[in-house]
Amino acid sequence: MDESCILKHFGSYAELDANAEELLASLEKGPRTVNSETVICHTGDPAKAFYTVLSGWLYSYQDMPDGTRQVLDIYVPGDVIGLREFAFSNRLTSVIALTDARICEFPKARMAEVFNHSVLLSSLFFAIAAREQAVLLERLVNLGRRAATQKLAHFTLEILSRLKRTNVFGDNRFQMPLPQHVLGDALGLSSVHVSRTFTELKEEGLMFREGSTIYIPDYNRLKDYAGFSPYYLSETVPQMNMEPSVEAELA
Amino acid sequence: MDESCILKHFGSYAELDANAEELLASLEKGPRTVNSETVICHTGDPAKAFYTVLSGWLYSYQDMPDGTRQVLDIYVPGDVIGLREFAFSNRLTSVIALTDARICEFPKARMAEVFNHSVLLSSLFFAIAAREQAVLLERLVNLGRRAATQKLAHFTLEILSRLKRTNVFGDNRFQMPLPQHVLGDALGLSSVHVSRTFTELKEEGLMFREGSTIYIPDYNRLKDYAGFSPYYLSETVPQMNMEPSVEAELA
DNA sequence: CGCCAGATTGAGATCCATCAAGCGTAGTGG
DNA sequence: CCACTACGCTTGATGGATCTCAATCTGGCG
Repeated sequence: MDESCILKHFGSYAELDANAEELLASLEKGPRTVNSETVICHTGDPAKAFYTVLSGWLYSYQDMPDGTRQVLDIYVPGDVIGLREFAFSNRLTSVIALTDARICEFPKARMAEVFNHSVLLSSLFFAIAAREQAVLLERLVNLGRRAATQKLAHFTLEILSRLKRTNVFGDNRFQMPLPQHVLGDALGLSSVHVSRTFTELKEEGLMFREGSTIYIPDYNRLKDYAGFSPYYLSETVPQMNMEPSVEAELA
Repeated sequence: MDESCILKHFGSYAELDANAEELLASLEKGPRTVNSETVICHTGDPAKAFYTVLSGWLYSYQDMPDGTRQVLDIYVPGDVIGLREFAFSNRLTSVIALTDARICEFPKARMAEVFNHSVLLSSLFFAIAAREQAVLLERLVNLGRRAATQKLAHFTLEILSRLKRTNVFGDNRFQMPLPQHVLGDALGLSSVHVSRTFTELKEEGLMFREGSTIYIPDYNRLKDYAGFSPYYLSETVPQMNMEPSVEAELA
């Protein structure tokens, strides 16, 4: 908690220079605390700012006319909320805090600074947007073409991989504070079926849950079962020529 | 076909300056023709380049271990293929031509030029990545929380909206050259059920299909039925301060 | 202690998958 | 010009996965 999560997160993609670090650090000024269950923003609200997550869990979702919802993203410390709304003047999704959390707001307009001052950070933001796309892609596969047990297993492994980006886990035991109705809304299942699916995974010895702690006795077995391949989470930023000399290349 | 599709596409987000137009035009040099059914790239291949689509339809997909597949993206003229692989050294998905198509390859490394030379284009590329995310989000909702008829209706309306970005349609009749097994793989349905779903929509008078041409008698009725709201496709790029003067703002 | 939200369990209904057969059309070769 | 084939679409019958409704259980908290 001492070191900035966003620095850790961005730093896990590429070596940061002083300029980039300073810019990034300035995006984490003035954190505010939000309580569990607080709605940070609603679909349709003006989208003037992004948020960085310092601590806690949040998620974004969309309400359906028939009262159901789809959970779209889970946010953990180090994540940036709302990058996709860069191109929109209003929120595409609602965001709610799952646990008590500390978040930091920075205005969209500051992206101009990023594009103007740091090619490295431009690349990094672009890379993070690309990574987010890869995650959505994998979730699309999950929703479209996997059975309930595999959906739940795959989702859990994805969360674990993302937590590992900023945390280290000695064993394959970790906290996943998502109630089952939220899991259901994320996986396109009813909360009832999420419960049944958990017991099925337990009976298969693949994955165990006690409250919000998850235990995975044999990581590789679960990985194979779920068809999980962490490649889509393990990208790096391509080495690009950042020198002014590239100006010459422009015909 | 005379004017460049990518210029039209990017121009539909924001006014392009001469610098940006020149850079963009240079991304459409040396088009090559690919035949229907040609696989452009495979999951796992080195991802060195993006592609712009000049004409024709393509789609990306991912094969599952059990032989099924998930279709992830449909590409139409003006689209950029592979932006999300900016942050990956290998392809996340395979891409195949649905019809004969003309595409143009440009190396990933040229993104450095974009970031170095045009804040406007940086924003635009970022905005397009954001738009792609919004599309994926909506598709997630589609797969997770809609019934088959709504899935198909929503998907069709999305395609229509995207075609409208570079084309104009007098009536609500257009070509959608996707065979039903591809639609099934896109919507998480079996091709058999896609067929049944088409006849159900026909019986409801919501949407008609003859071969690959789609006819929508009452656009608004179908829109309401599908829960389609085109906002997520109608974004613009935020007005950002592009002047060097923002340098002063950096604390 | 009582309450409440979340989790579990059971029974029945629904949606969609699978398998299998038949149909239409486009292409191919005799 | 006419088989013949191949492929995609349609239609029917059956089964399975998941939903819904409802009752019960559990654990935390006032």
